Amino acid sequence: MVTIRDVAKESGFSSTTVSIVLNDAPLARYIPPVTKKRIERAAEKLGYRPNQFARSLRSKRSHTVGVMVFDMTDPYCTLVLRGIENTLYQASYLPILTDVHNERSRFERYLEMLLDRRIEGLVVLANWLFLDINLLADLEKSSIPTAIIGCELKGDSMSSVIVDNEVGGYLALEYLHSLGHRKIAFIRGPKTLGDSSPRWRGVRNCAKACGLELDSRLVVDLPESRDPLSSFEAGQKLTEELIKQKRGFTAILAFDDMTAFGAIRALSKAGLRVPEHCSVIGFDDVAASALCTPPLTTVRQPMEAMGAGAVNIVIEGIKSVLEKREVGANHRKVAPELVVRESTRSLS
Amino acid sequence: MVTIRDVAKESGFSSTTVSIVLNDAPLARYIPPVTKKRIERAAEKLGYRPNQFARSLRSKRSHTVGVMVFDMTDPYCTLVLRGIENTLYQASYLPILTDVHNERSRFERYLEMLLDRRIEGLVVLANWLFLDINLLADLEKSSIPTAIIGCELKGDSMSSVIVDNEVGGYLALEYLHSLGHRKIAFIRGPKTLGDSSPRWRGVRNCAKACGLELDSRLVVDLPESRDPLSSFEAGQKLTEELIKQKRGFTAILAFDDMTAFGAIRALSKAGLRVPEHCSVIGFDDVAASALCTPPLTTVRQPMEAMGAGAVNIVIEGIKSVLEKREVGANHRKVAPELVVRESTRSLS
DNA sequence: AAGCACTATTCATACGTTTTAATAAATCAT
DNA sequence: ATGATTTATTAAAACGTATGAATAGTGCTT
Repeated sequence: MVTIRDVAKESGFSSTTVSIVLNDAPLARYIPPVTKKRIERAAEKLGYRPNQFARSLRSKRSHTVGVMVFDMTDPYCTLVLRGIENTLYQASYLPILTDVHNERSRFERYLEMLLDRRIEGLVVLANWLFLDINLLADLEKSSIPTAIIGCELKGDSMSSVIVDNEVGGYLALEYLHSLGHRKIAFIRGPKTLGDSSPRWRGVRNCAKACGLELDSRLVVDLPESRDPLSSFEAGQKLTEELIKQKRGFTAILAFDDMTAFGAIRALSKAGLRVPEHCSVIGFDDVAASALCTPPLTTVRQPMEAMGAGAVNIVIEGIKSVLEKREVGANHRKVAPELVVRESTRSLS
Repeated sequence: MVTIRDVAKESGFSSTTVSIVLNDAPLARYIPPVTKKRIERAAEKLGYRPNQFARSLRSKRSHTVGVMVFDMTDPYCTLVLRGIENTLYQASYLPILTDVHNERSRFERYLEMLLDRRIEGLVVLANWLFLDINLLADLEKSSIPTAIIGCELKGDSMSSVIVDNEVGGYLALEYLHSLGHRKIAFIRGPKTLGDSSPRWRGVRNCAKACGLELDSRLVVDLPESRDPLSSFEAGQKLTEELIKQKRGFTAILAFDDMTAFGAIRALSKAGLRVPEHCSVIGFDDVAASALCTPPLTTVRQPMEAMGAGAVNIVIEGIKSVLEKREVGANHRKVAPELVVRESTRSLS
């Protein structure tokens, strides 16, 4: 390995000067161009690459950000991760990716590992989260700029980025209503999931605004489960039961796309076509929603933008720490967007 | 920050002894239990955590592995990444995740960054790869244990893990044939993609074995594109054209699941039901295949196992480097598995 | 009683960088 | 000419760890 001293020797200057030149440190303005040229030439010639370990040891910086996902296999992650990666890349940070598998022990171990690596910031993708909230308290202590995606937070220690679930719920029902649907079945999210209740609140608000009466016998809840794919099966089972009741609903508003896929499966097995016999609307707009047939009408979360937003918050936080300014947490709530495809149809 | 010297002071021993005890170094066997206890107690009390920068600087190890993906948004990645993450976790390595976006400049920049971080190993997920092969030459020079997933390789400098495409192609056609299909349309992969030709070879071998004649007018190719989602649209368009020709095929063998989804969409738009009017089989078994309705019959790549396999190879390589043994590359070809779902049906 | 092996511990150094403080020469104002 | 400032360069220290070589005591052999 070629060190800064080799470059010093080769160029005929001290390693101090080399460091100053190569880093374009403040003192570099006193160094004449000819010297700079020589040093740069020498570095080039030897193929010098600074040792990041030594550099980090000195500067106490890692140029690394931790990314913690609660379950990678949730298709919701893909685009968020893309947004995170891309924004970090622009800022020349590298991500360390950890997948907690929704397990407490894994969370703790990974958190320790990340802190040991002196990550400068942390982005948490808490989409399908069933761990005690006090686990987040562990994070607060770390005093590292942190942004959580998909989990509403108050307080001033950690930032958060979430979609406006209430608006999303409103949009979904509003659309079904505008198509003429009146007997609508609802599959709500698990009670313990943070998204569930605001999303439902949005639905209720819309119902009130439209003068639509909600039939509580057509409202069911997903059970709690650590596996994000479970909402497919649960959606299917709940829909089967709804069908058995023969209440004659003409549309289903599902908690998320996975649930909607399950609902569609159940409808299909019962011989009911989507959207001819029953409309279905989802939430999230995961990749599969555009790929399946019929493609799913859904309420899109701007996932890539949310990932990017979280990273931007964290990077701002890092800057603040460096400049020893104090900066409070940032809580962003981004607007969802209705994506009309072909799993919904107006009641003719 | 509490350093090893603080622990030394607190416990009354030298930092050398502390280091030896806390790392359980060879010399630790000469150190009496009571001393160990005291040191451990002191470390505990002060909440000592070794500084990884200093440690890495000394030991020249990063305990970090680079993971390079060519396009995260490809749903194929998800499970492979899970396999990679999980296996690294078992071995106490952390992954740095980079997404090349199928761009040469990004590849080069990321590779440089990873090398600067002194990653100990590298896993490349080259699933949908349209970069010059000589880009892989850049990798060879790095002399870091490297495993590539999804790209067949010879030679002794880098390891590779791929699915047995030939067997997979064989399985797919064999199954369609066993269902009684004789007029089958084929959507092959892009010519420049490594998977395409062996997969097709498997199909041809099977055809020969079954005495099935392939109608070249029912064989079409996906165009080259950097975007893995493009095969959906291409699959749709090619299928539309096949339908227009009115050759009356009863099944489609698609290059991959994305293509199959596109084909299903086209069939549906033409009023043809799957599997009643036409069977469709895919390849990969991405998550969406089990979620859409009807669920897709496909040839599964054991993606999680492939990710795990690649990591194991890399970790073996790291061990070899540490012990200064020379170890050659490892080329694994794993068996695919037919997954029968409901997008295929026997010709009655 | 000398020599040796083992136990217990420490000193000093090196890893490769960045930065503070210092040196020395050149330029400038008075 | 003198002191002050700017320009150009460097010696030395520090970041926190791990380790080879060194020290010293103990017990054992011959």
